[in-house]
Amino acid sequence: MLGNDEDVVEIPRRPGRRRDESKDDVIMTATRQLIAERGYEGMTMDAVAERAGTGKATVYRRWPSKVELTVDAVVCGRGMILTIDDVPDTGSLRGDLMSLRGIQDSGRNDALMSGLHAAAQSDPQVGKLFHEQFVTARMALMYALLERAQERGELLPGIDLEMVATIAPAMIAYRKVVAGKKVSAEYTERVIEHLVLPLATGERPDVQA
Amino acid sequence: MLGNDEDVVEIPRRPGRRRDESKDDVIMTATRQLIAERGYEGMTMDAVAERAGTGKATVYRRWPSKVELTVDAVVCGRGMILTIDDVPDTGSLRGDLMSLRGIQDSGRNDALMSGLHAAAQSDPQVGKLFHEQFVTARMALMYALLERAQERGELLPGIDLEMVATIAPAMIAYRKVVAGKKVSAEYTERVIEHLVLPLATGERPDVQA
DNA sequence: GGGTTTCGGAACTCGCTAGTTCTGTATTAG
DNA sequence: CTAATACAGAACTAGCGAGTTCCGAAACCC
Repeated sequence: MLGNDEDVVEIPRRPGRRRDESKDDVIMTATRQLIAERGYEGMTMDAVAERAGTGKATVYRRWPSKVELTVDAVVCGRGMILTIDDVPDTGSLRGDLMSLRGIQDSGRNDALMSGLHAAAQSDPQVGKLFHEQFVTARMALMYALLERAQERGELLPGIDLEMVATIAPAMIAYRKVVAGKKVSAEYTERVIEHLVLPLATGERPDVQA
Repeated sequence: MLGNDEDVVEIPRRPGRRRDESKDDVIMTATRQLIAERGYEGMTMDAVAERAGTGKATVYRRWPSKVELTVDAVVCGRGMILTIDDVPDTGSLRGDLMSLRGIQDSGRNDALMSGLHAAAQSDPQVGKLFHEQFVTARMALMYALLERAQERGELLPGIDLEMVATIAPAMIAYRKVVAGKKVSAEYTERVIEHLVLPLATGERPDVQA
């Protein structure tokens, strides 16, 4: 040992005004809002700075480019990637899916996805990120839920798991991104009741006839 | 009657070089290709003129703006809107759907849809058009096919027709636009066999078990 | 205080694209 | 022939957006 000069790098505590860390959040929030409102192409760095109430220099001091800002803004939009461990086992596929109903795609992330989709087309880096966040992750979750149900013996034999796992993300994304309509909890419920459950377990919704 | 000077306007047959009508097609084809390759934002009028082998002035002499060119290029991409009358009654839902398998979204229109979707975000006029061509039209066709099947008595009772009619367009658009993968005839077939038919008629694909 | 860094804000540079205009040539009617 | 139109191609205008730089003020360390 050479005394108290440890491996820990001496933080020289430089002089000068300290960076206001809270601005990071403000800027990222503004970024997410603007992507949601106008899409990636429509989001300008001027607009981000204005909405965040900062100068553009402040933005560029923290993120070197529009792409990197976008990537960070989306990745740090936490609570979006759910895994099987976030969904408590309710004992039935229906219960598991219903508990997801509201959480998946709550409110404002709706528009974010749509706007970000445009970004994915323009920039391959954003595209990769979009795919991980919005495509792979959701498919994987659905797939895991279906496997859990299969272990319970709930599923019909001969199911094409991949296809069935894709239905809900596809129906929701289609309604949102392609058709441009709102995705309500009711809609999601309808997808589960009328499509996923009948296919997976054979349960059919109540028919009064 | 006042003689041969009818209501038909005398075509004064003006002097000067005649407009080469064949250029219209060349320009529209170039437009469609470029939208498919680069999306609406990525398509430039310079690129259209260059690929069409014309000057920009020639393009602007025929279409006053990028938006109008795009609209025309997409609308005149004929053979895209299929109605129930284009699908001969094969006697079964499976047969009707299978006969659509290859036709729907053949080859190059794949990329066009994807590129045009971006345009729909930017310009409301293009958006409306996109919706008519790619959303409403396809849903309506599927819906009509299902109704035909219902009249045959093929369908299970208590079916949510709207949901089922949406599945195929949603799965295809999702794979194409969101996931960014190719939509092969095999994939479409899988959607029909494993999702649409089981839901609509209860037919399940062969299981060797 | 003096040196240093951050701040918001504004004024820039630079490249790209929609749309226009010009240039020289070809085509057509009278 | 002449006048009018269309053509390919290039030069041009005008606006917008990413990224940079400079300003005066504020905050921080010594």
